[in-house]
Amino acid sequence: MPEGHSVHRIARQFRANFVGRTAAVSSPQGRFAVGAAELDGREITTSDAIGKHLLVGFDGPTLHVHLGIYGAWDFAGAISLDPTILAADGRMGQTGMRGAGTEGESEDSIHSIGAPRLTRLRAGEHETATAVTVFPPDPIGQVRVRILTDTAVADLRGPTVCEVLDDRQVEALAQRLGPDPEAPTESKRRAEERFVERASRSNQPIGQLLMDQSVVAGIGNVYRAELLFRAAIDPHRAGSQLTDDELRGLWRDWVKLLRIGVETGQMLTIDGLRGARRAAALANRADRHWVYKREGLPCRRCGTAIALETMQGRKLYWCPGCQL
DNA sequence: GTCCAATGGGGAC
DNA sequence: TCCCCCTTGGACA
Repeated sequence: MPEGHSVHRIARQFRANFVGRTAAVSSPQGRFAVGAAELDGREITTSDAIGKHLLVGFDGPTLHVHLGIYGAWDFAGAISLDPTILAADGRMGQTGMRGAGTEGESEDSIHSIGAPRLTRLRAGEHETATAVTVFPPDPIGQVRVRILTDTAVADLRGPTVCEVLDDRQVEALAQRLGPDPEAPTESKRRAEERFVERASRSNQPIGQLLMDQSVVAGIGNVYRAELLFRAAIDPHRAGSQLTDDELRGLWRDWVKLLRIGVETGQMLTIDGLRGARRAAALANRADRHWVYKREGLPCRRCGTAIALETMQGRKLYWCPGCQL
């Protein structure tokens, strides 16, 4: 159940442990049998994320995956866990447990120094890691696609999209998606300009525009609510009513929150926390956000009851006191 | 244990 | 506007 940060972490996981290796691709569930056959036996050459879309290159065809609301990847085998290792794009080596199992999991459940070891890593917002005794492990549940190398395996379950694309189709996908500050496809400067240009000429409410993947790719319901609170902007104001500074402020805050999300694996939208408060926020979802899922509770800043309404079929949380 | 909503988004209607 | 995808955590009994 990811917003953009999780998908970037998954792309890193593929870069660190699958790119450069030949893969046996199958569909234990059977629903992706034809696509799996197209990819089977090829070398994995690239792995990137644009917004919530994962693109894994197979030396020609590309596997396109969108997890939707409850899709998930399970990684197992000799996989790197430490986000700082993952961030290094492909280097493998020492692993620690930081980043995985932070949802109350003990840090010593997996701990290895030296070579990566046999581990199952649950990707997504609640990353967990457990030891695996047999490799490859049996698929758990309805596995749409299994990607197996000699050292690692990735299982995909419950995706909204799982398909094979050619280069032209990948290009078309990239074209219809808005800018993503963590995607490698364009400069940070250009990305910001694209966002501001697109949002400023729309009469739709900014609360809707931030969720529109053609305006900015990767923001979901949590980041939408939190970004607007942090900027003290009323979600109902039209994009065209926002000042240039307000739009650039939103974009730059998104760049910052996304970077934190990619590094920690969590949507920490109350940043700048130190010590015990930071630990509490990491351990407890309820202490992690300004407004998300806090309807009826007093605003952390002004005490006004946090409001909940439906905007475009999605729940919108905001503070009527702060966001004017 | 049972039930429900969930950090999406495409397609049918 | 609903349904699918068919998992998972949390609330509740």
